[in-house]
Amino acid sequence: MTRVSLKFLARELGIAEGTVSRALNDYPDISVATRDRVKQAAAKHNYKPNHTARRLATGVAEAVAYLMPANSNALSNPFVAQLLEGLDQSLSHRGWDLLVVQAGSAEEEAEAIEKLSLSGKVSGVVLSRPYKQDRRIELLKKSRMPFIVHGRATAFDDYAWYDVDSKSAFITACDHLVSLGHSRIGFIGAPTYYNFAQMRMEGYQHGLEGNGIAFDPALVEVAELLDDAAERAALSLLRSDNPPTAILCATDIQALGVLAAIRNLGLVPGHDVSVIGYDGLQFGKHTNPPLTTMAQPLAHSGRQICDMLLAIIDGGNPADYQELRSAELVRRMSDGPVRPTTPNE
Amino acid sequence: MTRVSLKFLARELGIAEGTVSRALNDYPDISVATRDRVKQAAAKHNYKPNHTARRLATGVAEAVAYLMPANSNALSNPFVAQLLEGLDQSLSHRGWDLLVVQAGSAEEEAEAIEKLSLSGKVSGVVLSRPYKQDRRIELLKKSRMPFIVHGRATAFDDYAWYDVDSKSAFITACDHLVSLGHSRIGFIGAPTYYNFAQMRMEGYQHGLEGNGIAFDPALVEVAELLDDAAERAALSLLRSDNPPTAILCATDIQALGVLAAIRNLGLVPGHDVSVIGYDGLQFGKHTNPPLTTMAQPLAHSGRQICDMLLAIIDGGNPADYQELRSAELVRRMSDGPVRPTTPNE
DNA sequence: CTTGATTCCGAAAGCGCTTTCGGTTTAGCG
DNA sequence: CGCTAAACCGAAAGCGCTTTCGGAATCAAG
Repeated sequence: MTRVSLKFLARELGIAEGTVSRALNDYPDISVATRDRVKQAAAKHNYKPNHTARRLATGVAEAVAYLMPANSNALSNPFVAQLLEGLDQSLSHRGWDLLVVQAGSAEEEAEAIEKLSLSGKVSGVVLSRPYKQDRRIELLKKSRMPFIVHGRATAFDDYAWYDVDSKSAFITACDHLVSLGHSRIGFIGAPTYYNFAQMRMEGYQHGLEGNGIAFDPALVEVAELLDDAAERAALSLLRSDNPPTAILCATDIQALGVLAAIRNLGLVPGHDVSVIGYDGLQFGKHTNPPLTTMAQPLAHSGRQICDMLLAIIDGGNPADYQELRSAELVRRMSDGPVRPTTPNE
Repeated sequence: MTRVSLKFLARELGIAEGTVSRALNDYPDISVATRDRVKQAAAKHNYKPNHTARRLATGVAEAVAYLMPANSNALSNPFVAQLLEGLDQSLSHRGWDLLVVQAGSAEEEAEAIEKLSLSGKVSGVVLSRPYKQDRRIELLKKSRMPFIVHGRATAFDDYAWYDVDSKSAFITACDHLVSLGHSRIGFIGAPTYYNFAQMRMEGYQHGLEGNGIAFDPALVEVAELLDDAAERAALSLLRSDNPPTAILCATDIQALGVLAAIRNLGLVPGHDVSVIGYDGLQFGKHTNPPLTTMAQPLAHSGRQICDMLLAIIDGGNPADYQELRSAELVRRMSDGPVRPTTPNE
């Protein structure tokens, strides 16, 4: 079984290799007659161009890389797959490839980015979950390679990004809680090197402020993006002298741990203590009780992100591709009116 | 910023391009002196070989494709990301790339496989979740491209695969339930075109048989791999004249729906009706009640699978790479002793 | 029938790397 | 000191495709 190449087709048809190539690529200087003849022969022999050779010749990689977040624990993974699905859809439309690269450490990540750009493997990259000051973004900029960030870092004026306005989402959540009568609202935040952690925290603070509630540092804890870390954090909040009657969580995963903490204390979430998460994970429907959450619209975010990236690759100005979506409150069962008596003491 | 190429280095060092290449690739016919000189220059100029050109010249793609399952709904996604992570680790060790390809329909999938092999983009592929008679496997075999299947199809003697023995897992689950006094054990199966659906079903039947319990078709339902589909199926089981006192589910996702069905009937899962899932999703810790499940060891399965694939690419005989792991019972709270009275009527 | 403009295709030069082959140097040995 | 054998490197041919350039054939117009 010998591979069918351009040369093969050319020989078969008795015409030049270059002509075959141009015919296949719909060059205008090829007569319809020979074009059809060539295409038929190609179809007959099931010819698929060697992508590598094509890349080398054209200089365009026809591929995009997704930089998978490093410590993606099992619970946070739903995103990844969903995003990949969207990216792939948008890409395959063009016949391009999707590369997934994951780097363990920060150095490895820098190395990976440099290699990606210098080796010409891809013509663009999408980066997830940026840190506050993200070195990778700097590297990407320096590399002159088109890229888009899923999320935003602190300075975000001169590159492309797609993000959900989690700040205002937390304001909404606060408002909601206040409307239920809560005034002691706790917050379980994410590690501060993530930029989203900062924004959500700000949303929480503004939300409080907007409702005339003083910010109380005793009501906030920072926890890793894991259920049990959040559980411990919630426990310490709940065991304090003047515990919150409601807790906002930076992520749904953390909310899971918070629910557990509440139950472990013999209280019932949504009744004694309200909790609201963020992300809108499907799984939230099955928690105990079902989790109220600020759902981000990640339905077609993958496609959207990829389309933006492709537009930039096609010559668009990165700064023109910035999109801010908003999250919406999905009420399930973990929130409720404040209870008259404080649960502790 | 001009790209630094072999030619560039060659000119800089005043030696031939081929020599530079051989020096970089540790050919034995290059003196240590020049080798070091070349490597230093390469490092100094931050030279990264153009991967595309290298591929074209050597003919090896240095990349592997992962065929992402088509209808991977949000809930089943944790696997994907976890697997990808493992694959990537094993691959990056070699400096190879990971391509993710997803095809919508079956035809698209066939097309994708053909294109992958003919276009020379990858030197191997990993396929997930095979169907019973999987056309893709046939295509892969015909393509002469190394591949490995995550799971098994019905005939599985002549290709490489990595699978978990879900059949015996379901026997274990049955035994466990019987030891708790259950004898009316229901089963929510998966769509029959999946081979794993078949195996799990068989495990269930054998498990019954081994305990002297007659198989009762009225106790089994087949549902899509979705929570609500399973919920409906469970409802119909539970509402029958002689409902099961325990339900085995082909997947954890389905178990989620089953728990919901039980609760909706005013019964309490784990007390009135036991349910056991399969997969061992982390999320099961947070369901209501926490889900007892047969956990498959997908910790490093990605790495393992990839290493097997690489071994085949290196010339190994596919049939020598077949690995069957076993799942283990993770007891949480959704199983319990049978209750004396039947819940219905 | 000549001329100039089109239309269509062949030839050939790369893309950046690998690898074979042969030639020049140097070392080894009688 | 001459000869063979290593050791080392340069030259060049590809890998399979794209794309430019120019030439031959065709056509319209003068």
